[in-house]
Amino acid sequence: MTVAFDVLAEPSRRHILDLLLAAERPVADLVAATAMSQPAVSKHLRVLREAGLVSVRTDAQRRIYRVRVEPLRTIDEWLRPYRQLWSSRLDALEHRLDTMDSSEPGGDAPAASTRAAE
Amino acid sequence: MTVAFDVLAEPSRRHILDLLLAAERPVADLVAATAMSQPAVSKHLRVLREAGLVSVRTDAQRRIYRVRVEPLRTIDEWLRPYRQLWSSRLDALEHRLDTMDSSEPGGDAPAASTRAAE
DNA sequence: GACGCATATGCCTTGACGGTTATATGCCTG
DNA sequence: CAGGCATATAACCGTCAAGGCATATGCGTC
Repeated sequence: MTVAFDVLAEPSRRHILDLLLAAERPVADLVAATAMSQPAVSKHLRVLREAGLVSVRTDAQRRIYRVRVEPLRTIDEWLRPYRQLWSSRLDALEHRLDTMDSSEPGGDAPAASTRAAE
Repeated sequence: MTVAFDVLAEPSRRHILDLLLAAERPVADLVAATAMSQPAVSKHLRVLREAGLVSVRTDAQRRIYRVRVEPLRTIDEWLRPYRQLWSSRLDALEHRLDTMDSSEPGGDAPAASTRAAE
């Protein structure tokens, strides 16, 4: 799980995965779709492969990549105890009562790109 | 979501979250539990805070931290389309048919660090 | 078997991140 | 108001990973 999280922390990687979710694709396809250099894509694919998040099929010179979801289950598992919170527990309320100091001044934006640190 | 994934890629941070999942805690508690230096913990808490993953309540000199699950929902959302795959679709089978070249020679290990590339 | 395409890999640079130590801030107590 | 906690921040360093370019490898074609 550690692995999966780490691998998916990379936006490019999630992007690739999302592309592959629609359909399996050869590398060239991904290169075109992501506007990254071919080596960069290949590197990401390697990482994804090593994390078990994609599988490869060799078709002549092409390598067709496909999503593998197994590792994602681990993330899902990790998420489970927390999932209970946003269904049963009164999280959204509670935090609104205490925080108030540095987050959401008025709206209810889920804190997307708040980081201003570095 | 980008943020949440990135933040949770850090094992220490997941650890902290897991600790806070059991109960809200002051920083000193986390320092003790994680065996990290106090500044290190504070930094992680800052990151978690900015990602909206924890909230703080000030109790005298203590700062009590608590889990906030809202950002996790976004991860859950992202996960959703994939989740269908491991329930309905025949992912585990499919990959086993094509891959075969570099993964799981015999068992059914979830492909954590199987590659022998380097 | 030489050429060309598709992909992988090596090497290198750069930037971001985690951890450490030292210090600032805030609050409570005497 | 001086001293001491609890926590945050600053400055700094080492590491590591992502991306670029150049090149190797594999395979099909002629």
